Amino acid sequence: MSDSNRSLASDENQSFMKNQRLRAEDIIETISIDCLVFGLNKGQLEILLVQHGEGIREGYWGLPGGWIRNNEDLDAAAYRLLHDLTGLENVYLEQLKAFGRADRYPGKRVVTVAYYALIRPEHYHLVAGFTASDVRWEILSDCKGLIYDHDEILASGLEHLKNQVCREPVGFNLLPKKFTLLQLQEVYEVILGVKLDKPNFRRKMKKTGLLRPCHEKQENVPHRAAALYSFNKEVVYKQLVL
Amino acid sequence: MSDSNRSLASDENQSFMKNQRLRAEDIIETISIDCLVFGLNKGQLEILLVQHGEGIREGYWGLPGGWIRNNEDLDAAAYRLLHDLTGLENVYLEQLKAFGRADRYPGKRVVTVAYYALIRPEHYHLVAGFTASDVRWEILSDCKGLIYDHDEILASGLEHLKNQVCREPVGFNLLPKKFTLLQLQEVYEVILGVKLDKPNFRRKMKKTGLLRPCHEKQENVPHRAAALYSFNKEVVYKQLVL
DNA sequence: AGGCTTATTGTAATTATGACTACAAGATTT
DNA sequence: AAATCTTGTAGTCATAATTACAATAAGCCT
Repeated sequence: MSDSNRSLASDENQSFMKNQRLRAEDIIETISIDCLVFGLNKGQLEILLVQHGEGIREGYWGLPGGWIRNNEDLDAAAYRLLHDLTGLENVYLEQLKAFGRADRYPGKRVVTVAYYALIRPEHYHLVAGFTASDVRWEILSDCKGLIYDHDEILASGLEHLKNQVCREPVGFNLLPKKFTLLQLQEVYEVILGVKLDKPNFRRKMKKTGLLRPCHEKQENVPHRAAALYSFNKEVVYKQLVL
Repeated sequence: MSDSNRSLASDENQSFMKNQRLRAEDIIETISIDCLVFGLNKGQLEILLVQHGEGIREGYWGLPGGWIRNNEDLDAAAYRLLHDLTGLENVYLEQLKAFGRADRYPGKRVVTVAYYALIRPEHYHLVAGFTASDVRWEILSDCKGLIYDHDEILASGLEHLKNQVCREPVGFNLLPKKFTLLQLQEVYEVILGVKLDKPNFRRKMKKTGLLRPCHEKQENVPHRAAALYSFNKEVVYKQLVL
């Protein structure tokens, strides 16, 4: 972005780019990634936030994100950054969308590509690293005043999540390997923000074939123990009308 | 991308960026836009393509696209480029997703943000302009061998369209203001690639409230004239199961 | 034992769906 | 003018899905 004949795309520029490209660690600082990671804790949706340890937003909280590398696929950059900033590994990330208001980043033009994931917080150990000085889970309703346009990314991701939960079995990511039908129902309720009828929910879920009975029951609960199920990935998901 | 201390984000660099930012016409050449425009002609889906009049892909056909400007919102860039390349105006564009494989563009790192639209071809006059030497509609099934990763963008957009058509009333964009129920059914059939039952389709559509009767009939048709309807934008769209 | 909580099954009215049939309204052909 | 062709539109009906409940089961707790 720095030489003045940029828009000419001259031959020298072209060949310069090619050489530049060989340096794997090079960074463009024009395209960034931000990761919106949803977790479920005590029946509430939470978002994974990091505190910036350097740069123009030092000390402020926002979504984990950073610059893509020159020779790195967009998806790969998302995985790398999420891991380096928060310690999270083996998380399934999906692209949400690109955010590119001209004034979204102060002082220069940056387009960010947002990714999102649903995970179970207790399965992961958070480790702040790279440019992040701290990491924490924040209850969704308290996630306000994030840096840049991260509030907007969050709103967009939540919208997307609500749409997706009825079309793909993403809710299962927020649950333990073995779960009860009520736990599953609560996931749907908290994402969609509605109350569902228990008998009917159970019946619909069973029909999808997504549930594989564990032939086990809850233990140490002060009431009748519920049957445990696990998620059957094999089945093709049919649209779910709740 | 050209100075070697890029990744340091030095102060000089920062302030340089700020000055740079004031030049509205400046271009980054790192982020591009590509527009996937669907049209319907004689019951077939078509895609709007342009022939590159300059650059490394001169003479080849691909989706209309180009560089975003430094001070331009992503959405605005999409509208500008579509207009400048093809002459299309007043088209509703929606972001599809970002495509960012490291090797998707030869010689340098370019991430593209794809937008898509559904329009009625006969409503628009095509004018090749800017970097495009030609524009044309191409039947969907013949859209192969496009430049860069445009085949991939097309496949992704088609997938998205199929999902969207049952959740939002996008099919109406492909029809005239006043249309018959059979025309509407044909839109759904061609997008989804299935045959639908006429009486049942009509019944379901009427229940959505999306149809506003015009109290008019077709004219000059060699058979019983069908009632004409227009699209009622006011109604909240309820999921459509076809 | 009786009460509490949650799990699980059952039922009945209503509505939606899918595959058809039948009829209507024009235009065209005989 | 009648027959016929094409498409539009309405109706039927068996089946399945949805909803809103009621009822029962299985445990823990006091």
